[in-house]
Amino acid sequence: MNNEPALRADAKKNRELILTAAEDLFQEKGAGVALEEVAKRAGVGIGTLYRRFPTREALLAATSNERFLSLAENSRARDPDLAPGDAVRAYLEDLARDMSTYQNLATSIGTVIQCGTPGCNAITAEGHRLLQRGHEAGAIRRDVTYEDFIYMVTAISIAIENDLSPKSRIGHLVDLFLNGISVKGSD
Amino acid sequence: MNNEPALRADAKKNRELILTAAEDLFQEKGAGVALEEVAKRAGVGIGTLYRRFPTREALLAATSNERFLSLAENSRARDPDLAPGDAVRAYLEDLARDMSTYQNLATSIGTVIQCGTPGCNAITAEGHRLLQRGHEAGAIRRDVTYEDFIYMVTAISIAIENDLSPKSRIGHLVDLFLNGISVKGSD
DNA sequence: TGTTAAGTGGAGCTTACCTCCATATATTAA
DNA sequence: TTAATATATGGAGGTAAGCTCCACTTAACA
Repeated sequence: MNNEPALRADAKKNRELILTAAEDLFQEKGAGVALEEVAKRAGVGIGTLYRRFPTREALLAATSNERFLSLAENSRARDPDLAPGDAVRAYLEDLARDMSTYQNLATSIGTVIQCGTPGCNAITAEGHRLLQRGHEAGAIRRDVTYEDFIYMVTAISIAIENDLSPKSRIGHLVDLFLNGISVKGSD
Repeated sequence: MNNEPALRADAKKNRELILTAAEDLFQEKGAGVALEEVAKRAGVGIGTLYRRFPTREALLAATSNERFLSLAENSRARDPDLAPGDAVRAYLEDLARDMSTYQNLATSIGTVIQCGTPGCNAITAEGHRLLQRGHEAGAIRRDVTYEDFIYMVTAISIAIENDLSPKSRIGHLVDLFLNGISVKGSD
């Protein structure tokens, strides 16, 4: 499962320094912050940063790892108390809210979430599980895919980022996705 | 309405050269192509390009002007034949399809469409008109806004760009937006 | 304590954006 | 036709960011 040879002590420490600096700067300046600035804040050379995180997405995924793990965990925990459709709603709202943690993250979500970190894998698996449960319960349309979930979260995050819609409207946007913009029974 | 002083003959010619080059290169290499390359292809200096089109979005809007005008035109033309909801569906599909004309256009749509060119104004006005008609006819939920349309088109375009979904699924995605992912009557 | 595989940092190359201004040209009035 | 001038031009050059490469350093281990 984990093929990587263990990191040397100094490398491990630097990895943590980079992650901490990245979290702070993503918060402060958004997901597009200059990676050289991250390296500087962490007190390491830019080469070290690239050695550990070959792409910006890898760094984003790493800084999101714990958050994704607990999102997935929370979703599983509340599952028995919710109807399948409501479980999907809660999952999408959580994910959309989380994606608004950093500015300018939205368009990379699709890439980030495929990075293969434990957190990414957990959140993806949970999404597939909820979707299947929704299908089986007859609550979610059969032609809806997991990718559709990702589009939706992307769309919402972009809306929030561009301040077209305030963060408080996440619920509204998720609701549109669940129920459509049409008035029910009108067509 | 048009405050701009008329362009000098040479400037007008260069503007056309730039537009033609930009259209070709946006097609070939996507909306993110280096503007210096556009200038080179047009046979003008980079300064000339910036003088005429201060931002990439302005250039994108200009190259899309005719397409937007005819989109709006077509929408108005078919309107009497369609139910309000179907008119919205056709509009969104057309717009999403058009946004897939150039790669990497998706995230700028919101900005591009506010550029104030005749095409942008026409497409925006038509969207508002369709939305209002949908509201009045009771076909579209009252809490749906024009911005929601833009999110949707953005999300679909991003999905297409990232090849998460083939171009042929535009109809499916628009349908999700109209009708929701839920099975009707399930909640 | 010597060997060596792993790790480091930052100089430096690249690419793209955008501004500025000395120079050139179309336009207009005389 | 020509002089005056507002408009337009192009590209050098400053800025910013990405990413690679490699001479040097250091942790790990026998």
